[in-house]
Amino acid sequence: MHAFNEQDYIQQLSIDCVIFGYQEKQLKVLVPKMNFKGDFWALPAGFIYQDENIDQAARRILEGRTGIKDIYLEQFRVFGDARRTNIQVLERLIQLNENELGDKRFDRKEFDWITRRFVSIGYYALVDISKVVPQQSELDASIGWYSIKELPTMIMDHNEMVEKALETLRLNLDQKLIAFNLLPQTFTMKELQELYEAIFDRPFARNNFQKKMLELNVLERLEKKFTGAANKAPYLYRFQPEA
Amino acid sequence: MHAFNEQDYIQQLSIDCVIFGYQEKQLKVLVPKMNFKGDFWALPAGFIYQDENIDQAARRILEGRTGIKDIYLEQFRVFGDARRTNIQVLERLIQLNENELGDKRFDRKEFDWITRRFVSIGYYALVDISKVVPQQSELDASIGWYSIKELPTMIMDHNEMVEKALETLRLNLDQKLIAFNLLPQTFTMKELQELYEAIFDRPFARNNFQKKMLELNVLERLEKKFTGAANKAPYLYRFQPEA
DNA sequence: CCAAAAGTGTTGGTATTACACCCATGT
DNA sequence: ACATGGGTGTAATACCAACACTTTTGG
Repeated sequence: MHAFNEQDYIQQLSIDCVIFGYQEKQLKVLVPKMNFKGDFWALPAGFIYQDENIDQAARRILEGRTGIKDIYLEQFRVFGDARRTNIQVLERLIQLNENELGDKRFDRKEFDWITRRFVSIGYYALVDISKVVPQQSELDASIGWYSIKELPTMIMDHNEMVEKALETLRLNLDQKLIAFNLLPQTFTMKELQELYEAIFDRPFARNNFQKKMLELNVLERLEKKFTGAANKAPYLYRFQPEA
Repeated sequence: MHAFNEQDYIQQLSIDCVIFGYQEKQLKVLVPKMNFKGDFWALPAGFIYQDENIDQAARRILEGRTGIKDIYLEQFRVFGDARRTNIQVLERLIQLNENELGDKRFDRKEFDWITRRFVSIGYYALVDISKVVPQQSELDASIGWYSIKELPTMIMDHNEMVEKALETLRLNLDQKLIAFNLLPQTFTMKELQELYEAIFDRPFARNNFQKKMLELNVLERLEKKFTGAANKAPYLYRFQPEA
């Protein structure tokens, strides 16, 4: 982001990323808090270089925030209302940060860029949360995982973006067999079920869920996992398409 | 398109429309032929005004080509490869039209705009083909309906766009009950079935299809349609949600 | 031997498909 | 009366959700 030169990018077009992770039986989203006075959150975002595919741009942005390459990601919708910006929120941001913005020319320029009308392409990503070390950018005050049930109020239409991303995720989950991107390499059937329950926000019947998953013929059963608990040890599974 | 001023639009972002119609048992797409020497086809397209929602822009473009307001339309995907342009095709276009482009400054300017790198938002639309009077723009040599089975080879990735649009249409058809947008107000069950068969490119069982459609509870049965043929007269139906 | 949780099998209902039959229409 | 195509009913099948039972584990 140093030597920020807006000519390098496509104007007025941005990418916003909804990065899903799974931890403690909750579906979470990676959200940075903006480095402005006041409490402003915004989804990880970025712009597209002139010679860059939009998918590449999304990958670059995701890698920058998570530190991982090879992330599962998918475009889910374009957000292009002329007044996507919530004016009240933006005015509050400007008001609270007037002094700082006046002082630093660099920030001012970036601020002008950011407050223009933008059309944004929404991507969602699925990551193994244990592999991610969230990367705080210069524009962030902090960055962290928030449960989809307790998301902060974000700027513009970013909360709506998360909702649409989740809708698309639910529609695609069975179709494209992508849930496994949210889990570590090996997992128990119960963990997989709890992930599904977190995503769909409803319970599944244990036996039928197991049957359904096994009949997909994409799970490889490995050794048992002895937890020390006084019950039958569950098998570990690995995602193995067409094995 | 007169007094074309590129400052009014968002730069490097366009909208391409796949306009579906249905006629003679075939699913068709409205495709203009470009007003250049050589045979170049391109989907109806346009740009987005600075103060215009992208959906509004799509509506404006659609109205311009079809003459109808209130068209069913839906965004289906963004096409953003850096090299969407098929270089060979473009070079052939330039070569064949060198003289004309050199002569007219206006065209030249527009040509430069068009040959920049563009990210394009794909919309598909469903229209009652009998209500459409295709509007030829100044940039068109002609405009017409082409069966999806006999589409001309179009510039850039426009053929791929039609494929993706059709995929999305198939996925959404039952879910969103939108097929009726392709038919006149009243239609027989057979016509509806033939439409489905054209869209999915496969036959449906007559009785089961009828049952499925009637159980949706969105069809209102009207009077019979006497065709003069020596067989039982079919009923006419009208689409009537939650009646 | 018991509690807890995992794994598997069986049943009953529902939706989908295939098959069969009857009805209206004009010649 | 009959050929043609429209409308409806029924049987067979596949699919899915609920229930029951067995197995493994450590105390």
